[in-house]
Amino acid sequence: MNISDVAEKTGLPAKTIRYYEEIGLIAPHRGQNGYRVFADAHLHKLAFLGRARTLGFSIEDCRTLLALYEDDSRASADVRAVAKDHLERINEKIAEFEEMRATLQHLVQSCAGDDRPDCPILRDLAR
Amino acid sequence: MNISDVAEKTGLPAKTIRYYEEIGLIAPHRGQNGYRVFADAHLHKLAFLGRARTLGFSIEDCRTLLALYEDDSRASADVRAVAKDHLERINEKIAEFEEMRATLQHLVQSCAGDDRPDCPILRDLAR
DNA sequence: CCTTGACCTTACATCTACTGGAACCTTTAT
DNA sequence: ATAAAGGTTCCAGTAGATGTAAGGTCAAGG
Repeated sequence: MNISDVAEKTGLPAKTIRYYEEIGLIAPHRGQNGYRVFADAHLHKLAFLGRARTLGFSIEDCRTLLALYEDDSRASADVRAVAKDHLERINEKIAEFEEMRATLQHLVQSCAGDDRPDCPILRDLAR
Repeated sequence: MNISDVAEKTGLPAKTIRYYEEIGLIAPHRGQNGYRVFADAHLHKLAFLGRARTLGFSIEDCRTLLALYEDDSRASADVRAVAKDHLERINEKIAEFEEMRATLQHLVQSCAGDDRPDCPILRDLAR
């Protein structure tokens, strides 16, 4: 399978697939023309990576998860720990964003949004 | 005022203040020794920037907001538009993160987290 | 006067996770 | 034979800083 087939099947851009090879997440073979040749195993890995990235895992987390995925004698506790840490970071981010949202909503609401210069948003920023 | 005083007063790292100068957000004077010399106006601008960044505005948004802040004949509608756009982006991000959170919470809950290899998290990623 | 340490300067590298583009090679279809 | 469609590598750029190295400056103490 060539890269564009893999791109289509996994939903990942070819560029991203090349990048994942560059950073050592996958290691497709090469044909004698120099083209990458992908087997089903690579396809599965890439789908795995795509899904993990969708869930917001960092590339380093993905690397760890992939290693655990391939290790038949893994402990599910290790996987769970990675996911739990990540979940916590997500929760922190949501909390941050919600604070921003609350403030911004308030400010946007209180601003007349007309052609006059007076603006509660700028007043808040300059406070 | 030297940069470390400003850093302390604004809560911004000195490095960040230099960076903001580099990208043209502020333009402190220089003493004959080459040191940056900050006036109160710079301090206010930096505080403004710090606050705007805390609310998640991009640097480019900050540039726009700062320009509006300094423009006495601004229309509050312009400020409001920037804030509203940003609010919308925040809402989108929260939605994304909440989707991740829901999935991750479910997966973390359903994983035993023991020393056995069986793991619903990996099964989901590999699905 | 000299040294020490704190503070300042610039310049360059690094980080995350790609993405865009140029220059060039290979395959496939006409 | 040629042109389009695919593949390749390599380099640069994105956002928003942050780390580090090499060096200039300043105030205090001996």
